Amino acid sequence: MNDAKLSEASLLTLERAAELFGVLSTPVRLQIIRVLCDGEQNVTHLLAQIEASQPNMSRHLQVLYQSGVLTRRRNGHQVYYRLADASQALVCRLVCSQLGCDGQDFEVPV
Amino acid sequence: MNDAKLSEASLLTLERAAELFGVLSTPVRLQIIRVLCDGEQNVTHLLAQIEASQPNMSRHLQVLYQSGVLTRRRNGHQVYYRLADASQALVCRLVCSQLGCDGQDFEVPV
DNA sequence: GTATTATATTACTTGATACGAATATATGGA
DNA sequence: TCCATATATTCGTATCAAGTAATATAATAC
Repeated sequence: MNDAKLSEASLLTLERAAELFGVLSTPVRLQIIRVLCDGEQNVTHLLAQIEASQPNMSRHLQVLYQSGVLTRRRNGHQVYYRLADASQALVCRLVCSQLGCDGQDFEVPV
Repeated sequence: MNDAKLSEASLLTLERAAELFGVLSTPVRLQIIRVLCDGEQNVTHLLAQIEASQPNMSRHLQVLYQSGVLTRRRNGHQVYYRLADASQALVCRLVCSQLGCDGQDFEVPV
């Protein structure tokens, strides 16, 4: 029987994966990702679409930004957020389809 | 501009997705899933391969079982756990490949 | 400069959870 | 029945994260 433990490198990968899953583990952040699948949006627009207070939204955006899921740019007063790449949306879509979701969510237009 | 909020059904799906992501958000549980990709194992075997105390392992297994990720069966003294289906492993593999993992982890034999 | 709008940060509270230690339960054997 | 093994549960603690309220910062217009 193979009782060898995981290598350091693989363990590190799992830790990073666990961290990413943690980032994706709140409904508000999944909603943010879903909205941003349609393209970049500023914070005000996100607040109009998602039930969250402004400070709370800002905090969630920080988490998503710092974990590399989102990028951002400032344009005058507004800050626009967008998906760093389509991979996280892919993960979300995969999970939602497994959960019997209608498939409309997390579609990233080409 | 479309400021319609998410439907009740979609929100529920996102909540369940967030819950699942939460289940996948600890390294120990990802290790368990990785080991079980090779087939069902009893708790002793999991303890031999994964750095965790026995009560802690038991607790993680409970979380995975109650969330539907794992099933289990008792055989004498031992309890054997296995992946309920390959979908969670698929999600893990997808994330790990995005993180530059070597691709060996989370491979479910056919 | 001041005012206004948009976003971020801080301080605080609260709820969830991971962990260790100790204990309990369940199964099978002598 | 008593014992040993395998697994589960309970309890206490410490940490962490999400939320709110209040405040701060940044950018632009006047």
